Amino acid sequence: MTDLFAKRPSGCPVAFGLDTFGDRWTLLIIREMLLGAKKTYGAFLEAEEGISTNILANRLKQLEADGLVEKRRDPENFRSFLYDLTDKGYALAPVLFAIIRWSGQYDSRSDRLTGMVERLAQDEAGLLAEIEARRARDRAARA
Amino acid sequence: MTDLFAKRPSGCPVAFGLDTFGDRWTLLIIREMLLGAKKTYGAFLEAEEGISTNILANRLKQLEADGLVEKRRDPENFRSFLYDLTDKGYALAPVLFAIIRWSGQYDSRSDRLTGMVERLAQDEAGLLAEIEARRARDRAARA
DNA sequence: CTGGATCCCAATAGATACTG
DNA sequence: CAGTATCTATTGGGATCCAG
Repeated sequence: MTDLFAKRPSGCPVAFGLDTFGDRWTLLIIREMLLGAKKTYGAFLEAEEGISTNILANRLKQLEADGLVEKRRDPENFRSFLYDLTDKGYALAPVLFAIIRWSGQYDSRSDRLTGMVERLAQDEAGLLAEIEARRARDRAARA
Repeated sequence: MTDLFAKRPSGCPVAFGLDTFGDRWTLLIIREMLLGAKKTYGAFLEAEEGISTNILANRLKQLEADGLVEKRRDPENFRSFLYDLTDKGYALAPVLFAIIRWSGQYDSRSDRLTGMVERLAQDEAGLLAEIEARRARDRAARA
């Protein structure tokens, strides 16, 4: 197995963040969980713009190892698993928001296609409340 | 030449951001420019925790292509170049801040080693003013 | 069957040596 | 100083395989 995400001994908080989610796919998975309320391997496969199965498996494992995600059996379907964001994972919401705002300023296509830019501009409080409610529910489900 | 950062036709603002700076090095270069006020190839080589020369060259080229950075001759040293952030580059400050805050919450080492976490917590306004002053100066220098 | 992970191989990123 | 060349390691796509 590759030593993906070997930690640099940097001490810089930017580098620490990048060591955790600084690749092309990890934040897209977090996006699906945090903004899209997706929870299953299959849902991630559909949603991510063409992520490969090996990459998805690898990143989910890494996210678990880093404590951003917890895996548990689906109580409604014992053959399936659920991946929940932990508090540490939900704490990335401001990072996603900052990226979305930046893209909203500089990408002319993306706001029409997703609505997330407007949503964030017009009703950040509502969006945060919605996310916070899910976070509390996930936390209860994991306990 | 590699087709690094080939754009995904995603339409998602998160994906758009990641297409621009979603790798292990780009944001570290931006960090040096934005928070460290570094401007030269040599300064980046020293500051980045061991970035390779080809990677640095590649990323600087890509940043120029994406309009986050502009390259010009150093007026004080005609054999050297200066790399300035554009407004689009400076607009990534909130992304860096969000990452730093997250790391401040979850990395026990990084705040002692850089002081940036405390700086951000205690004097964000001062930090922003400092960055804004540099942005204005860079903009004048490029014009 | 179907969700989840692995294998194989082509494509990319990266480290080091070297150059205009 | 600011890169390119070369060579190795890692990443990622797609098929395959395994467990229930």
